[in-house]
Amino acid sequence: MARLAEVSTSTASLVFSGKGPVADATRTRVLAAAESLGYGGPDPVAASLRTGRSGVVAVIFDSSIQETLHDPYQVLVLDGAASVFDELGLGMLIIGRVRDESERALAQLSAAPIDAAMFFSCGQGRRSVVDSLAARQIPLVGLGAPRDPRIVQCDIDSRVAMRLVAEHVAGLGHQRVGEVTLPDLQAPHTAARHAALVDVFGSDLVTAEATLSGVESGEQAARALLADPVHRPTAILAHSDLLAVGVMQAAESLGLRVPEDLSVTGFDGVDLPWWPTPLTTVAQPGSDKGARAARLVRDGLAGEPGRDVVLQAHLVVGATTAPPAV
Amino acid sequence: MARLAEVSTSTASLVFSGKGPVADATRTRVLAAAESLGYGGPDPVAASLRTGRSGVVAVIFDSSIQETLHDPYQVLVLDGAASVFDELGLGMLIIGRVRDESERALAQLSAAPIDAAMFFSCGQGRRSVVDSLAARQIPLVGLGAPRDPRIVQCDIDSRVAMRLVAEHVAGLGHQRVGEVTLPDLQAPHTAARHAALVDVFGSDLVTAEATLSGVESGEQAARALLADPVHRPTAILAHSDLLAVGVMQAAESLGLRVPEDLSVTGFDGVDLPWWPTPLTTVAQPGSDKGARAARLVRDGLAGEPGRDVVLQAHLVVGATTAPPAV
DNA sequence: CTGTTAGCGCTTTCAC
DNA sequence: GTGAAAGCGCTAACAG
Repeated sequence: MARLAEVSTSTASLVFSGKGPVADATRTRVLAAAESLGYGGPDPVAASLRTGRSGVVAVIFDSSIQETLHDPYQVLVLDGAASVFDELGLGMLIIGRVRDESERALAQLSAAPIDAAMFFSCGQGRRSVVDSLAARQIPLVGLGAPRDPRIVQCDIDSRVAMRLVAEHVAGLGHQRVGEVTLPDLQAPHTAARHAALVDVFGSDLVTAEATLSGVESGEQAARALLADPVHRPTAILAHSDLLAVGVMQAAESLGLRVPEDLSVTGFDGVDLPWWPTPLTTVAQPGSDKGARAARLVRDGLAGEPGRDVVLQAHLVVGATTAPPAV
Repeated sequence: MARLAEVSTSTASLVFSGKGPVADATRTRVLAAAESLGYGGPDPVAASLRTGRSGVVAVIFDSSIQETLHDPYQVLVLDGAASVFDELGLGMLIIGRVRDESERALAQLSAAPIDAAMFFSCGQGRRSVVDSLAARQIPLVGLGAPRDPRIVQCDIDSRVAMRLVAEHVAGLGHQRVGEVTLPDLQAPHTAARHAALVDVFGSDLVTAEATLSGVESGEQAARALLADPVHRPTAILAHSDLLAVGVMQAAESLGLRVPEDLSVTGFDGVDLPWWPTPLTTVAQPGSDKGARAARLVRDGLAGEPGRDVVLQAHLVVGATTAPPAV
């Protein structure tokens, strides 16, 4: 034990934590001894065992990092959370592919030294993962999913938000509309957004499910929607901005102009500096969402109950929507 | 202690770890007791203290998550690393903003329960961070930076790689060329790529430093380079694909055609599904780089020395380079 | 196959 | 202002 070199362990502990009153002379002596022994401060694991805190929060992804962080919106949210965790001195432990490899993820999660967990991605997820975490009696926060009474949520109301664009598009006179959803129609977000469109367009709605939130994926889904020239929709509403870009590319490759021949809308309101046309979309406060969720984690850690947070989204009208051609 | 409920602690430990031989009857009994007590398996922190392993690897970013993961190339590398860590059952603890807030990052790092660390972003970084980690005697792996004898590296030879594009451009007949670098000219990568261009173009090279690896940032830097119509370069070589897109946007807004009036090249070779023109660039194996780096971590953890890995990059000729107009 | 024992390295009362 | 002692919950020898 590095401390025996000079003084008692308790004194050394006080020196490193800066908590108790220590004579300057002693402090110097301890530091010098540590230096010469190559001792780099208290062992975090041992400290954690004693204090019951590891200073680590699990951040859980449904899919791979690549798939999740391909979308700038997710990066924005993650960054918002990271800023707050940084301030709080909490580290983020990334746990990915929870959907695909539930076994492995479960093992990983139960072996992880964490004080709380944040469900970052959108799926409804495996029940077992939530159960396992809940058994640890640690604060659980989600960004709208998975829905579970043991998880405190921070999210927009997706149904209300999607309705904003839906009504904008309906107000322009569109009736035959297409929808490009994110993967997993069961996921709360996707289901809610879909429901909003059904509310507004009823049975005139045609739906295509994308395989992920990416441009290529949106293009592919849009092709399916636009395949039949007779019943072609006059507007396509995508569940993410990236998907919307894909839709516009599909339109272009079919010789359709946006917005003259086809109106297109996105969701999220991210910066697309490489895209020439301002997109009509619903902007949600990504960074804020991450930050607020992180504060819910903090509150949970402090023993405060923590209530669901509902954020506001708003319609952004760009240049990709117009009345339908007659 | 949950275990006292039925049997001895050691037997319970064997049940949960699946290591030793346990009678089926006993196993069942232990599991049942755990169930009824709401015991969710061994405490990871206590187990770590005993075994000396936490199963966590620190992944260190120079800047914010937002800034770093804005670039799809970085996401790709991170995903490559994540796949391997997943397989190994290791978690990734993200430590960001090491450049800006060295104090905080240092505190965070020394309090983090980690078995190894991977320097993910490119800067040369603060010496103190490396020192602090090195004092813990854990394996240290980098993706080319920071350069330090205690860090095992996995990277391409940036100078050789950049020379590939440089010679391609020089071979087309360009002489007055501009360069848009990533932030921080001191960073090993940036310095090496710059050196390659100096090798090839000498004093005909004009350099602009971008503020980060993004489209807007590339556009801004390119504007500076293209401002003077008389000494305007006929080609601009960017240090990342995203910067190259920004350069092309600057060119377009100035009424210059690519590649007729201006040749443009990138670096990394990422997918740009939203960009219409195939970019001339240097492709580096991003996912593989992350994966190989992760394996270096594994080797270090296994006590094997570990030697630097040098990966190969290759030239990809797209449609953004052509001989200069006379 | 199962129980006993001895720490892992630290923080935290509590005396002095 | 400093030291002694207890114990966080677990795993790994070793004995039975």
